[in-house]
Amino acid sequence: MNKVLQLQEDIKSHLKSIIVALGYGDESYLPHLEEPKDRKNGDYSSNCAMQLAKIAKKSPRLVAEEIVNRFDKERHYIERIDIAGPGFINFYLDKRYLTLIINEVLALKENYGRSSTPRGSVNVEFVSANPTGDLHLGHARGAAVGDSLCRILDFAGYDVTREYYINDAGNQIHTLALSTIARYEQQLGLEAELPEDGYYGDDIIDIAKSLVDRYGDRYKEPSDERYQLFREYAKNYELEKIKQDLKDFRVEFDIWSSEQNLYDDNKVSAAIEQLTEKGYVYEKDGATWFRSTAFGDDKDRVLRKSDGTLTYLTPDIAYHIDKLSRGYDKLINIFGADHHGYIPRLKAAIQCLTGEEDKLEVLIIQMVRLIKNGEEYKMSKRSGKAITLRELMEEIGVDPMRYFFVMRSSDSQMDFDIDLATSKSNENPVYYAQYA
RNA sequence: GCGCCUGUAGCUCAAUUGGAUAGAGCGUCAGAUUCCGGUUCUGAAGGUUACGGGUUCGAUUCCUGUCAGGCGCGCCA
Repeated sequence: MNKVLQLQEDIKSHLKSIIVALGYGDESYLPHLEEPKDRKNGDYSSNCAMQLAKIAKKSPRLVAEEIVNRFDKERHYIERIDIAGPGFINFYLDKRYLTLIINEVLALKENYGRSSTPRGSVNVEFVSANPTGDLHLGHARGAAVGDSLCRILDFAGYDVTREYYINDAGNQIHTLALSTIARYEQQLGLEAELPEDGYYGDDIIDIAKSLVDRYGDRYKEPSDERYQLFREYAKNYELEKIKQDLKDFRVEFDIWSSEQNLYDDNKVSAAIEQLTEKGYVYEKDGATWFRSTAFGDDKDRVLRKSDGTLTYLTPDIAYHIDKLSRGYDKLINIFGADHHGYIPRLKAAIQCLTGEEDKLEVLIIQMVRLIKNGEEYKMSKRSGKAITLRELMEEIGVDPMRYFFVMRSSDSQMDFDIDLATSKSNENPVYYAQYA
């Protein structure tokens, strides 16, 4: 513990012993000490006299006086104590105390304030965008907030693991594969149409071109081999871009977890078995259900659809079991607000399996709208229209972007005005921050 | 209809997690500076903290009702 915190603790425990001696509180009483925003109200201030006035049956100022009279100033580097306003007790520190603090800061340098007491391990999962295209604005906010949270947790003494969950087994990757195949055929001059819900971005054309460079027209005919090869190729191509983008955004993950690996290691079916053993799985209408309502969810959730395939939830439960099995004290997930409805079923599964309610904490980050030319710029998968994290980084810079995302509470939605952010005017907070 | 988030100066946001006179930037207005109605500097105005009720020594902060906005409410992911 550093000297400042030590002193605060000393003052608090001294206050407490005085209060106990006066008979206004017992050992469980915790006096509150704060730093007034206006320095003329002291370096530290306590409201305990006002809290205790009722018990003491005396006016707050009288109680304050009794406390102050018994306070040992010398031992706590206090120059002067005032009683102010309705009964605040204001402490003014001795100037000599400053030199002690300055020496400590100089000795510890950038580690001043870092907690040395271990607080356990925490796994923070964030971004986790599907490897089907470039990262955009929403991901950027998640990345900035997630990484900042990790840095703070680390500084506070937690053993932090940053993790990214790669959805490389689901429908979206399938669509990516089909889109890639269509673009490949088009590159060969064949008639081909992208799937209705396909990916229309230019990046898929790039992938197709590099496939042509590599294989020529060897895969112009449909085949299972072609599907598997293209799927894997496209996924890796997108994933590598994401990794590079995040790295350039100065977000480095410790673990990249693959959904596909969970299937390959039979962990997904094991998850269903575990829930079944607990007695919370049943069959209905040809599907397999998880009784999540038993743990606070508003409806039960399907694990295996009547067509035999699994929902998104099922491998995700397996993924969380996997994370838990690695021994973290706490799991933190960072989700976009559009997925907040998903939280109760996930927490239900974890509570069902571990019996613990707060093992998983989910931080919701509200939406960010992109404003261009004074109006909302809607991203669209269909047209491939999107402004990417990479473009923004190149135009605005990493530091201003991260600052912009972190300065606003993640509970409130925000607009990102790209014209404003790139303008060199007084109205641009980013421009201001850079020259501050 | 139900659930989560939000509502503070004209605009974008703070407010030490329940404290003392609710603060900044931009904008506006007034002065100063000046080859400019630009730039820079100084100052001022601007608030029933969406609205009503409650909790207490004290509420922007906690509880509750109403209103407004965003997001979600699939055998999608």
